[in-house]
Amino acid sequence: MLTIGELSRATGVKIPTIRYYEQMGLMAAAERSEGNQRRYEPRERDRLSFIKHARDLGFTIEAIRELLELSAHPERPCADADEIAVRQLQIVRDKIAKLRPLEKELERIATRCHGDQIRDCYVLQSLASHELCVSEH
Amino acid sequence: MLTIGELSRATGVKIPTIRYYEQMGLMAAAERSEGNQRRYEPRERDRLSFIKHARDLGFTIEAIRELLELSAHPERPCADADEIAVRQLQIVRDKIAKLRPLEKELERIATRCHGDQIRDCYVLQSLASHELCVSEH
DNA sequence: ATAATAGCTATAGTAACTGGAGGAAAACAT
DNA sequence: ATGTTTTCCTCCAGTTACTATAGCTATTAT
Repeated sequence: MLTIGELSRATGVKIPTIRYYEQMGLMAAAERSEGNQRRYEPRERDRLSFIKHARDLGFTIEAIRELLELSAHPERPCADADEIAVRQLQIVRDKIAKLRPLEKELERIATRCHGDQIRDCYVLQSLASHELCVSEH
Repeated sequence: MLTIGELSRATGVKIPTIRYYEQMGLMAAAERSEGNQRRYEPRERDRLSFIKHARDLGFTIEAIRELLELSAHPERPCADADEIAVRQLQIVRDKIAKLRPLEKELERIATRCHGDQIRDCYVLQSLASHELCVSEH
């Protein structure tokens, strides 16, 4: 049996976050010690590790809830799980696709200012209109 | 003089967002019509466009507040504005740098599952441990 | 004059935590 | 057994940048 602090160190999930996951129903309400402190079984640590790994990959709590639900039914087809992963991949790709033009634009803005005074500042001029932009955003 | 709806259409900023910016002090409290409705001058539209452009580039409200503050002092050096832009560039680059390994990991996870049943699902197995991961995250 | 459209305030909700206050339990040292 | 330190408890508020709703009023068009 693990205390919440041990569970936290074992998984890298902060203690208030563990309690938050319990509140959200991602983790079952933990067993309690005589003095009302949470105690965890190794399988609950595995579950939390799963959640952490998925969160690190950007899956939402909702998506993780679905994945956990699915994993409770070993005999079902895994098409749903695949779809959730594909969707998440798309989300990450979309984010990258949005950030890249921002990076380009900011590179231009941040590296081209050689003015001395705010009045000539390329950064502020760039933000004031889209005329200097290399792409839409 | 523009109504809030006209200002919204002119800048692409939604009406509740404009009011939110006023509340946050990014926009000055607008003049009012007899019937207490907000009325805007063209220069307030320019200011809002600036804010919008900066938000689209991912600058935080706080950063934008600083930039606006700076632009009110044309004679000052523009080093501060440059620094804010450089910082934002770094933030965007960091985000991309974090997302790329996620993309790789998700590609692997999402494209390699050929199981039929949840019990063999590569997606779920990948999330259950880090053993299959190609990189740390 | 009436109807349609647009605007007002105030409040609450979103996602996923994070932090603090005030107090109780557990672990360790003497 | 007692004291101290560490860990834990619950509850509540704050974070970011909006977005939505309810109930009401102003403006515009017919």
